[in-house]
Amino acid sequence: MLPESFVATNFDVAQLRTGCATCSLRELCLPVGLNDQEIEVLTEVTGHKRKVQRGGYLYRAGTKFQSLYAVKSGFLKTCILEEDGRQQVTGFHMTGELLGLDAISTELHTCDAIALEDSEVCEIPFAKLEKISSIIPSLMHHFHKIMSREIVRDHGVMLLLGGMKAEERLANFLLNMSRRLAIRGYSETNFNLRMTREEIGSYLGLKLETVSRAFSKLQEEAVISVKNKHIQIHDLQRLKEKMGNSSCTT
Amino acid sequence: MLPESFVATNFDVAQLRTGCATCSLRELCLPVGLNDQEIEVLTEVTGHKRKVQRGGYLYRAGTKFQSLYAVKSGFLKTCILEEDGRQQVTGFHMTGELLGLDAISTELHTCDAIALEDSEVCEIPFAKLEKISSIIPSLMHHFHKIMSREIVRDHGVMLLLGGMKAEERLANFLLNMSRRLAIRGYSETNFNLRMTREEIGSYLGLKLETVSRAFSKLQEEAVISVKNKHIQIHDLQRLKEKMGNSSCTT
DNA sequence: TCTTTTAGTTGATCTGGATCAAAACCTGAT
DNA sequence: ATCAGGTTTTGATCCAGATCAACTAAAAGA
Repeated sequence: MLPESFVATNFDVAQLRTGCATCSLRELCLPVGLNDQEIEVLTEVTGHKRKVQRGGYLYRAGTKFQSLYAVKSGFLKTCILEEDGRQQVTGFHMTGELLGLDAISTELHTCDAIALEDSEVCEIPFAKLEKISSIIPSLMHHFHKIMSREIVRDHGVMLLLGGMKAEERLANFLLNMSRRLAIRGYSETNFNLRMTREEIGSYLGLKLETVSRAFSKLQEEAVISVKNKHIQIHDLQRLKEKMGNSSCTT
Repeated sequence: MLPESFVATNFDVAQLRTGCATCSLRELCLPVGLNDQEIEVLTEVTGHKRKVQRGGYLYRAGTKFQSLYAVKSGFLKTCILEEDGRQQVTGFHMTGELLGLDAISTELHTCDAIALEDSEVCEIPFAKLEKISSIIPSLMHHFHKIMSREIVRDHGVMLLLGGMKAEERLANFLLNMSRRLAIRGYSETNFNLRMTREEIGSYLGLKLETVSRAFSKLQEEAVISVKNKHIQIHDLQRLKEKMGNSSCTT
């Protein structure tokens, strides 16, 4: 256990060291502000790195929850599979995002996490995270923000699924990808999708044919170019207008 | 601040006192296990009770986030209103449920919370909750579970909105109400809805006419009786079969 | 390399739910 | 009680997206 002096001070995030043990911390996307000593403590929380190859499971629905996972590199989807075999994608996850939050409630994973390309994650044993959270209030607070952000994100999807039409949904989806890639330093107008039309459809509540048609329509209108999985956005503004409303987040 | 001895002990929840200051704690649905001293501490967290009359706002989208609210009695909805005026209901909330979790991320409320009948809530200043959480690990852990449960619930709705058809959605909705009422000691087959067809529709991603027709259909099939807002479920089993799949939670 | 498999596009048709419209019903206010 | 508002039901029509089907293109294996 730690002296009280550890609790709550604010330093610059740039002080985060770059070694591997702390890599997951940045992925935990901690613009929290911690000093070196605190980082020392946090380092404890970091479990092993784990590689998951394309098509592999990071975890499966129904298995015991032990850890959250911060995506270090790669791209994953989470999906729930229903009795009848059909599966619904609940999210796509890229570098820096945290997986497994849904499992805290029951201590069982409620969905499958599957890598859509070779990926690397940092395991964050949840019990450790909680222990350290109670020592470093800013970490705890930040963790609460992350969970809350997930709720807000889900509400955005609910809005999309509840009210929008196919083209709006796709515009939303593309702009969401674009923004998240931009944040990570990639082009916001030029990127490769990692998922199939079917997976996009599953996420957006559409059939793959409808997704395909919506792509084609946007291309005819010269808003985007689609070449298989490669997307080029020609007119971000117009794409945004197509999105209509809706607060698409994360 | 508190002596370390406070941290993590397990007592029986029956020890929770029944005074008003602690009322919100049970609403926070804390099957956590706390001793009297700990309850003393927790009492601190409880803010004022607040009454919201039918049609009134508990909070509005865009306003500053300060507190969570535990529903003490009554019934509320949360909804996001889009630019174009149309609003989407993101949830219905009854006794014991916690509102405002979405606001932690941005420190602004992302939706409106409106009472559908005269209601009473306990205000839980979030900063205080966090402070005490770091002293009482079991409280922190339970709070994490509550947030996680909200995420799971939202995934359930996404599943519903993404793939199910009108009748399945309504069956889901009714069974969800039924279960939540049963938990609170009310009849699971005989209850009054507090919301309009339009609000149900908004929540389920359907138009009010479709909701009405789905009600009528279930009634024709003698699965339920509908008399205005009063619902009687005649055949729970058959209703469950109609629901198909989907993990309807909370 | 060629072959098989999987993913994506595009067309034709069908249908569940949206939309439009009207009537019946409740609720609350005067 | 009566009236005005909102809510619900039900019918008729329409259309966005599902479904079915055929074909093309790109990976993955041999």
